[in-house]
Amino acid sequence: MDTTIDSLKKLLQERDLRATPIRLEFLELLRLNTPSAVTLSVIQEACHNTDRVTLYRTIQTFLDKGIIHKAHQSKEEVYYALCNSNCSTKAHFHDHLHFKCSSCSQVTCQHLNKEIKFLLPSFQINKVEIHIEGVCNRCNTTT
Amino acid sequence: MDTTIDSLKKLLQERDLRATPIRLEFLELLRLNTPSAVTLSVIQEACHNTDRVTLYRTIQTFLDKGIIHKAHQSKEEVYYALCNSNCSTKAHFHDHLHFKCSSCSQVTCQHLNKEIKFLLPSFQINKVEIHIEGVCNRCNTTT
DNA sequence: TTTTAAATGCAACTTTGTTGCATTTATTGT
DNA sequence: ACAATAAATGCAACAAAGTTGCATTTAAAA
Repeated sequence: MDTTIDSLKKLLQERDLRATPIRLEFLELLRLNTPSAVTLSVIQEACHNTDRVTLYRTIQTFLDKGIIHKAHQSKEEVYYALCNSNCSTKAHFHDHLHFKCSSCSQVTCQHLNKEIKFLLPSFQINKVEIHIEGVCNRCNTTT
Repeated sequence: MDTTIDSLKKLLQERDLRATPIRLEFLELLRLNTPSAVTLSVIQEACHNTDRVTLYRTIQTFLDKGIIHKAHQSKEEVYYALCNSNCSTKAHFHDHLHFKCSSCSQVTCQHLNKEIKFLLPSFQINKVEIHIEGVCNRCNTTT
């Protein structure tokens, strides 16, 4: 039987990273919040037993290895979320969209299912990141 | 005759801001770089006679008054650019797009002339900011 | 179980941004 | 053109955020 922890361990080991308790706790936090992204301060609070420096290094390692990605929603805090399986040690592939709900204030990663490249005909587009604020579908229908 | 400096002075005075040399130098720098956005470090280098604190306060004032806007291209540096005339002391109106060229590494503000709201049918969209990386039209045609 | 390279924790440091207050200066009214 | 004054600036001290070096601990491989 393949538990959640096992799959996270596998995720790490596939990238030559050791499956330490801190890393597993970190990834489990992000996984539980999917598809929402998590702020650094929430991560720090959840991992308050862990040294600040270790968290910074863990984040940097995970960014480098294509396990998580960063979202700067508007001007304020930095958010982190798990990457999809397209990302690897080599490179990140994110043509996606971060939506911040004005009502529940969650930042969620939305799949970008329509082409956006027509927007700039004479440009060669390699990477797209979109930040949107508004009211998310859940808040929109329940209020 | 209405010089550039005069129009910048007018821009400031319309918003109850004094037309000081520092502010005029700052705005002239951004104006010269239009439609590219300018990094904080470039601003600091260009205004190296000016106190750090004054620059931070100048930026904050201009953001508040709708004179400039901030762009976080990807993960790294903060960029600033002049707002269009839609923005005011009351609010910013930017449904636009920041494009970072992989070749010349300039970040330019591009007008968002097509609707993007169809991308998320069940969401209410209030604010859109898009970050794109690729090769800009100038580099694309000259190489 | 032993070995070892990776991961972590701690202390010190750097970088970046902020606050309070004294000084200077752009603007207004005379 | 000059004086008055509120805004803008500069300086010093501080606070927050992130980094580096190194000693200790630990996951994974032999």
